[in-house]
Amino acid sequence: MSKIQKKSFKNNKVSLAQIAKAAGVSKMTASRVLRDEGGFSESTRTKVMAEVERLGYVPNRLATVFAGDQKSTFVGVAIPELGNEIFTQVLEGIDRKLGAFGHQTVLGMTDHSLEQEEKWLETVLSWQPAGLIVTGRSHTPKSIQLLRGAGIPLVEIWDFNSSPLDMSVGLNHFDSGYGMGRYLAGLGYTKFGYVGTSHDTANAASARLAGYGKVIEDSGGTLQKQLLLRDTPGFYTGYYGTEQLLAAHDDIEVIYYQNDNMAIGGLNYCQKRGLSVPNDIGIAGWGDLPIASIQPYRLTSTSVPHLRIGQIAAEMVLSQINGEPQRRSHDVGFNLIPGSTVITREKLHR
Amino acid sequence: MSKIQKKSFKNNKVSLAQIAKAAGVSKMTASRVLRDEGGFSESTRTKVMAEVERLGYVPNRLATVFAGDQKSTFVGVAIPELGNEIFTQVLEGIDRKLGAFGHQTVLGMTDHSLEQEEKWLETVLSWQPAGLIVTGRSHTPKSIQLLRGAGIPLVEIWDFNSSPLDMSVGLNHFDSGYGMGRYLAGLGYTKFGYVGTSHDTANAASARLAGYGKVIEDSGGTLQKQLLLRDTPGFYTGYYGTEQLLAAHDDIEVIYYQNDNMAIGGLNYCQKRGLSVPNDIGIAGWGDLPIASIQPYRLTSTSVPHLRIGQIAAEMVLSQINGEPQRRSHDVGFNLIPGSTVITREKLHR
DNA sequence: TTGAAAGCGCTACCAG
DNA sequence: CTGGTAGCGCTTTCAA
Repeated sequence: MSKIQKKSFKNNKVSLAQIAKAAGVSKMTASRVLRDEGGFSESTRTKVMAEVERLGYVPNRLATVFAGDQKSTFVGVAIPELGNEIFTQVLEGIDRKLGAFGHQTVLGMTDHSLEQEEKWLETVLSWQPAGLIVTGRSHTPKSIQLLRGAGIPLVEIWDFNSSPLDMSVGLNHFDSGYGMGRYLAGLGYTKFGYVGTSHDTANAASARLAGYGKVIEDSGGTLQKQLLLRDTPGFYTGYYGTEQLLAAHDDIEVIYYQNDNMAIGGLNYCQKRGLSVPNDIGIAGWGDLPIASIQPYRLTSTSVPHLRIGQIAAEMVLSQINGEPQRRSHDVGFNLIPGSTVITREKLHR
Repeated sequence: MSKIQKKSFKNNKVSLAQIAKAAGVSKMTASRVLRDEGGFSESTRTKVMAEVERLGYVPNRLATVFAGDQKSTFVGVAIPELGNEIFTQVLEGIDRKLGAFGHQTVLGMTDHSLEQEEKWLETVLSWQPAGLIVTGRSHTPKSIQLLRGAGIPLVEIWDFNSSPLDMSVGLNHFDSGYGMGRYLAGLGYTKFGYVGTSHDTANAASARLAGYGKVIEDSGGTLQKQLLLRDTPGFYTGYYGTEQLLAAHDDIEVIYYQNDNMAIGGLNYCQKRGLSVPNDIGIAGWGDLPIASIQPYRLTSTSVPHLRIGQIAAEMVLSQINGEPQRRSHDVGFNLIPGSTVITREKLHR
C-alpha cells in the first residue's frame, strides 16, 4: 500500500517497463527498440513504437545517464551578465552550436563575481554535465579544484589564454587596448580619457585599459582621467560617465570606452552638450556592436568575432566529448575599425 | 575484474559510499549529515565533513532525483532569440530569480519556430525539469500534448493569455499597438507606416501591428505601407527598412517600428538623409529600451516591464513547485511614452 | 532475436 | 543517534 502510494506520488509518468508490458515484450527489448540498437524484429519494433505513441512515453534521461556510463547532454555555460549585448552574442554562438548537436545550455550568470561562479560550479557539476564553458581566466582556488576534478571538457573563453586549465578561446585584450591607444596617439592625440566600469574581479576590460595606458605613457601623452563606474557598462553609464569625465577634465581630446554602447552614450552626451564629434572631441568604443555602424558617423571601435568565440568554444567542448584531438588554445584576434568619430589632430590645427 | 574495470571507466568520482566508508559510518548517516537532516552527533558530522573535504566529494544529484520523489532543480526556458535585447532582459529576470532559489535555467532558443520549440520540449522534458517557461501562446499539437502530460508548472510568457495551458504572464500586445495608433492619430497624423519583421509563427508583434492598423482604419487615416522584413528586428533592419519604406511612399508622416532598436535605426537613416525628426517625419518604437532615453530626442515608445515579466514568470514556477496557490494569469501592462520624436501636426501647419 | 538478473548513487522506510 | 534493506528507470552482461 505505502509503496503504491509512493509510486503514485512520485509521478504518473509512463516508464519503459509499462511500455514493455503493454507491448508484451521485456524491458530490454523495448529499450533496444527505443535506442535503435538493432537485434529485434520488425514486428517487435512496431508493437513497441505503437505503445510509445499511445501512452505518450517520454524517456527518463536521468536514469539513462545514471545507469550507463554515459554523460548528460548538458553543458554548463557561465557568463558575467545578460544585460551586455557582447556576452549575449557569445552565448548565442554557443547555444546554436550546442543545440545543433543535441546538447543543452545550462545557464549561469556570475555577475562578474568569482564567488558566484564557484557557487554555480558546485551546483552545476552535481548534475553531471558533459562539459563546461566559463568566462575569464581567473577563478577561486576551490573553483579550480572543482574544475580540475570534474574530468569533463572545459573551455575558458574571452581572454586568450595560452596555458588554460583545459582549453581556451578568446583574444588578447591588452593588445586590443594597446592597438587603439597607438592608433589614437598616431593621429596626434595627447590628452586621453577612459570611461568604463569596475568589478571585483580582474577582467578583460582592465587589460584593455592597461594596454591603452601603456601606449599613452610610451608616446608621451597623458591619461587625464580613467573613470571606472560601479555599474553596468551600457548606454546610460556611457552618457553619465562622459558628463562626469568632462566635468573634471574639459581638456580631454579623446575618450576610449569599455564598449560601444558606452561610447554611443558618450556620443549622445556630447551631441546634447553641443560638442562636435570628432572635431571637438574624439570617441572610440570597443566591440563593434550593430549600433556602431548605423550612427551618422561610423564609430571608431575594435571589431571582435563574438559569435565565433561562442561557436568555437562549443566546438571545442563537442570535439573533446567525442574524443577528437583538439588544440588547447585559440586566438580569434580583433580588428581595429578606424571609423569617423576620431580625426587627425593636424587637420584641426591647420 | 570486469566490474572493477567498468567502475573505474565510468568515473573516478567520489561517491557517498566512499565517504561513508572513509568516515567509518553507514551511507545513511553520511547522507543525513550532507542533507543536514538532523539525527546525528556532532562528532559524526565532523568526521563525515572532513572526508567530504578531503576527497573532494561532489554529490550526484542525478541519483538524488532518481532515488527520491524529488524533481530536478532545472527549469526549461524557451525564448525566440538572444540577439534581441528585449528577450534577453526577460531571460535575465528569469535567471536571477531562479538562481536566487537554487534553480538553474536550461536554455532553449526556438528561433521563432514552433517546430524548434517542440523538438526542444521533447529533449528538455526527458531531463525531468522542475518547471517550464515558454514564450508565446501558440504551440504545435504535439507540444501541447507534451506540456499537458508533463505534470510540472508551466508559464507561457509575453502574450497576456487569460486561458493559459497552466499559467501566463505578459501583456496585451494588440492593445499596446492600438494605444500607440490612437496617440498618433490624436496628434493629427493621417499617413502611417510600419516597419517590422515577419516570422512563420503568429507572434506578439503582429498583434501590435493589428492594433495599430485598427486605429488607423477607425480614425480615417491610411496605413500607407507595412513593411515586414524577413530578418532579425535590430538596428540594421530598422535602417534599411526605413530606406525601403520611404522609397516606396515618401508621403508617410509617421513610422511605427516593431521595437526601439529598429526605430533608432530608422531615426539614424532619417538623420543621414537630412530628414528632420519629428518635423519632417515622426518615429515611434516599442519596448523603451535603454537606448531610447539617451538619444538627442526622447524616443516615442511603449514601456514594458521586461525584467518583471521574467521575474514574475520565475516566481510563478517556484510558487507552484512549492505548492503555493497561484493566480493563473498576470497582466503586467504597458506604458505609452510620448517622447519627442513625434509632434502635433497642427503645430506644423501653423 | 529475446529475456533475466544485477547494479548505477542515492534516499525512504523501518528496526535497533 | 545509527544502520540495513529495498528500489527509483534504465542499461549492461550473460544466457537462452
